[in-house]
Amino acid sequence: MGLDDRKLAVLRAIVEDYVATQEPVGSKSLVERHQLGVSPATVRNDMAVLEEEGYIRQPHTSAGRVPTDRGYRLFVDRLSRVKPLSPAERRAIERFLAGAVDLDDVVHRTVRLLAQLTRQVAVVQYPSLARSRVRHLELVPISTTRLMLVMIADTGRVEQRLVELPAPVLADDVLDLRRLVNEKLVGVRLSETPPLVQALIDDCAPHLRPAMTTLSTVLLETLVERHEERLALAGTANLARGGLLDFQGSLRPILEALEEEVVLLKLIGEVEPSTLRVRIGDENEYDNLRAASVVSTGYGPGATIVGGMGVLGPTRMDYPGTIATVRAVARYVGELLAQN
Amino acid sequence: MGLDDRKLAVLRAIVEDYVATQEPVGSKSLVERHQLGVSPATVRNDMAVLEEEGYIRQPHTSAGRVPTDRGYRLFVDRLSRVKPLSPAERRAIERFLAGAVDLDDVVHRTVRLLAQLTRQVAVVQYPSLARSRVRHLELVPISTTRLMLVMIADTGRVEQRLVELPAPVLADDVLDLRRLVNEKLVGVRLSETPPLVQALIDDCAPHLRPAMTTLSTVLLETLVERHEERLALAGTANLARGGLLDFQGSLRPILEALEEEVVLLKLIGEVEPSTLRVRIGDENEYDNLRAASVVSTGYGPGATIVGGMGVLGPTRMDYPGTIATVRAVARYVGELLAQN
DNA sequence: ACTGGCACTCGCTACAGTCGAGTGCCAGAG
DNA sequence: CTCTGGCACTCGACTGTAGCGAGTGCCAGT
Repeated sequence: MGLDDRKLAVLRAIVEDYVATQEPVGSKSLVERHQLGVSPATVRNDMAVLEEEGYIRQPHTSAGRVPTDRGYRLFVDRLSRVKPLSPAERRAIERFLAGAVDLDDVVHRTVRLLAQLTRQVAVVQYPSLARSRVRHLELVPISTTRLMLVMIADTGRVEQRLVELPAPVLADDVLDLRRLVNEKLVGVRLSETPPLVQALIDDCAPHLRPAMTTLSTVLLETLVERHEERLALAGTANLARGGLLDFQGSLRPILEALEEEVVLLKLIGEVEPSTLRVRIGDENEYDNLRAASVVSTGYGPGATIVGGMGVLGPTRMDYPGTIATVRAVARYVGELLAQN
Repeated sequence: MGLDDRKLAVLRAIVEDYVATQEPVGSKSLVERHQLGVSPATVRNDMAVLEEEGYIRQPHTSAGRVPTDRGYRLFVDRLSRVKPLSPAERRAIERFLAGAVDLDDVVHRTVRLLAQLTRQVAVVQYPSLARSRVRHLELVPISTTRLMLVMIADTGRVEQRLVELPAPVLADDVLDLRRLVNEKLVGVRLSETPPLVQALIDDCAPHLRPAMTTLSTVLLETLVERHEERLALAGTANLARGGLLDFQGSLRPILEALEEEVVLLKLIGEVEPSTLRVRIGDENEYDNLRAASVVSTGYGPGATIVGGMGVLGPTRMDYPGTIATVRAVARYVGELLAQN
């Protein structure tokens, strides 16, 4: 059965009021606050239909209505009007990001900015290694049997790792090793390096084989397996704002989820082409997050996407505002990255 | 007025029971659970004195007694018996830390381990740069006007930073710059580098002056001013365990404090010679932490201290157990660092 | 198709009464 | 002088009852 325009307007009004007041909203206060042009009784009939269809529900008989996850979903998909950012917000974003000196700094500032603007928990993924290319590999001798491997990606990320060699290696040999790995790997997508790393062992001079074998193991770990992704987090204190009414009383599951990098990566890291994604309550596969919503998007220089960012809050959140903010911040960060 | 041995025993019993049950403890249940050898009435008299002296208090008239911050302090200073770690715990520590591949990994594993063993929030400071020495400086050309500066400290920490040169520089000149900075700075305590960095500009060949001037600015920032300290955090979900009874209802101030790196550094970073420090409730200068206690200590290879670590929990916490764990973990990590 | 009216539901608050853990104090024993 | 048993008292926690009011569903009327 179709929902006519007025019913949709009623749903929209319910969502907006509930988000604003955090209290179940009744038919009378609805017609008072919004210009619906009909009487409370009519609204009640509409509400009955909306409830039957699963968009709203009553916490108790004879209480007002509250949107369900499904209701929020409909609201987000079809009812929310875009909320343009205020000039003050735009300025805040520019000012905040302008002073960044390098990638680490950009990520840190971004995550704090997001948390502050949305007043929610913000998560930013460092530019994904899988999507980066090798810009340079450096081998720094620490002792005769120890090297520091430093990998610099074109996204600005730098990873380092200690290499314990099986036998002492001369300084000149280190230079040879360095030349070799750079020749073969610079410019290559990290995700495509494994076969090339294998080949390195065959290509190199026999007396370097043992060292190169060890080095290649570490290379593989650094480039592909380990640390794969890094995250920055901010604004956890915002979770404790809503007087413990959100998140049905306990922050524990949420805090636990936030400590699981794997979960967070799934949430904000799985980015399709530049779309913004909203996951509401139930829609999160992870059980601990059934009381939360996540707004996430990808970011990167130009059209390419190098990582994800997003915010997490109660299902009862200001979707239009949050969506606008996340989208704007991601675009600014993308522009910033494009400049380098 | 002095507190005789029995009164101290009563205080100890109150603390132990309250920590275990989280409920105000009365005279009757006290004598039942502990072998005090006297009647409830006697205990009541002792309690009256303890209350007068400010070691315990009554939440309401005719409720049991609860330790005050001052009571916990006395308990920690004079009454707690050392709780040796269980063999299982020792094994857990060893196993957990054994697999670490580099400094980052050590810090991450340590902070998780601490959080898990104490079931509280754990904080670990990365080896402080101020206490480290320069092991090596590397300059990686990114383009003709851009260098990546990589600093490796003897504690294993690696910092990197992008340098934007005022004018293009030849590859050979980069090598010269690298030789120069390494000659002058390797082996020097980071906190003592500023005058030497200044001198670098004078020492270098005239045509390198502009580049070296820029480089020296970045060097100073990297070595001394910026990022000075880093932290790792884990176990925030543990805050939400005690059913919101701890922390007088709101986690907000605590979560806020945990986001302020400066505050955390003050808490665990100010380490005196290898002592373990316990701050109970009020004793924290930071207001948001008046409902919390912090157990912290320094760590480092051998007798040197390179950083701090600690845990944060409700004032009502198992002090002996926590202290033992923190101390043990710090020692293990110190040994691990000494091996490198 | 909408509206006004009406009976009904049910959570919230206030109030009274009971219960019991725990206390302070006192007189008496060791 | 110290400890103990006894006793009256306090006060929070819990229970049950009652009234209020926001909000609903339904129905008859326009």
